Amino acid sequence: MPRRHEILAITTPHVVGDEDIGEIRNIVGFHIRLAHGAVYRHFTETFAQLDLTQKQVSALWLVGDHPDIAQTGLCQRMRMDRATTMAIVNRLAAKGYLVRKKSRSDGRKQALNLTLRGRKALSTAKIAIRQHERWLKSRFSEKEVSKLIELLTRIHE
Amino acid sequence: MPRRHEILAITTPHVVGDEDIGEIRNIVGFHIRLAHGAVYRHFTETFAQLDLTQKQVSALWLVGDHPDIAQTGLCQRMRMDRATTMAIVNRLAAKGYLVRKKSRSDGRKQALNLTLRGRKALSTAKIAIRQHERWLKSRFSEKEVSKLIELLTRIHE
DNA sequence: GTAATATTGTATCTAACACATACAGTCTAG
DNA sequence: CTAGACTGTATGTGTTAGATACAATATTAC
Repeated sequence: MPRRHEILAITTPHVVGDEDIGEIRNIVGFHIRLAHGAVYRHFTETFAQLDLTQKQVSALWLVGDHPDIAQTGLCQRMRMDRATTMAIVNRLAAKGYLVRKKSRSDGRKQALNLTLRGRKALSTAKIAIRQHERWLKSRFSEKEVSKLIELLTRIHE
Repeated sequence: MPRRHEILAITTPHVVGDEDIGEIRNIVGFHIRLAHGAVYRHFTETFAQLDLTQKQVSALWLVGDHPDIAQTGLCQRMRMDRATTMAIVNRLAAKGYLVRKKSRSDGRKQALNLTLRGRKALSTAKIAIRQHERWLKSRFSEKEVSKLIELLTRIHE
């Protein structure tokens, strides 16, 4: 850690440094939180007029990619519990973006599918996502992007 | 899981792997969200008995590092707005972990400081944080940890 | 085949954020 | 001194995350 020297010098509590975060700077979890927050904020701006949240877009996208997916399928892919997933599916259904129909192969499951409106919303959302991603990736080289994804993947499996 | 076959057949027509997320896999933002979620969940487990959230620990920590810090100081460092910051400070104050006192240098500001209980809670929290960080860092080499922090920092500035 | 167990979706409830807005007290430029 | 900026506060909305309980359906054990 060659930068420890620098960190020590900068983070000394009694120094004037205005936005210094001190010791906490070395905590990976803290950086993930901050990065997530920054991405979240930019996302929200980008999607303000589309009236969609991150989770909603993710769910919409996954349903688009996987017709007849069950809610548990969304759970697993988005790493959420069933109750949370249902809340999101409910919102998307309320917007008229997707419909539930009973799965014929398994009576317990609901097969999710996009409506026409949902498909249109997804197309629009994907354009906005690409813009959002451009903003996000603009600070990295392609190699760094791959590296970042790889490292993050190791965290979420 | 013999059902895996069925799920595959139904929900992932052209791709192998039960939990495949399809096209969305290349979206950096999605990975940040998932990683953040995984970290959040592990954090919550680790801190269950301490009854502290990520934000609360971060705030506690920052106040510990920066005696007499104002709420706007926390805002800037944690990248939150004033209302959200106040909610968190309120919770910490309600727990008796910190106190507000009027700043003498600027009558608008509240100088935040830890109480004895707050200091104790912070010490305990730091131990838990170290454990949490060990879990998080266990999948990376030291070099990778630095790299990850560096990349994430570029996102949140 | 039936009984026990597991899975899936649903409904409620609580808590924590994030942000918007409005307001009052305080500081600072001009 | 006045106008505008800054700081904290209060209030309200929407989203997410999880806990728990329940009914319907599937699966497994016997």
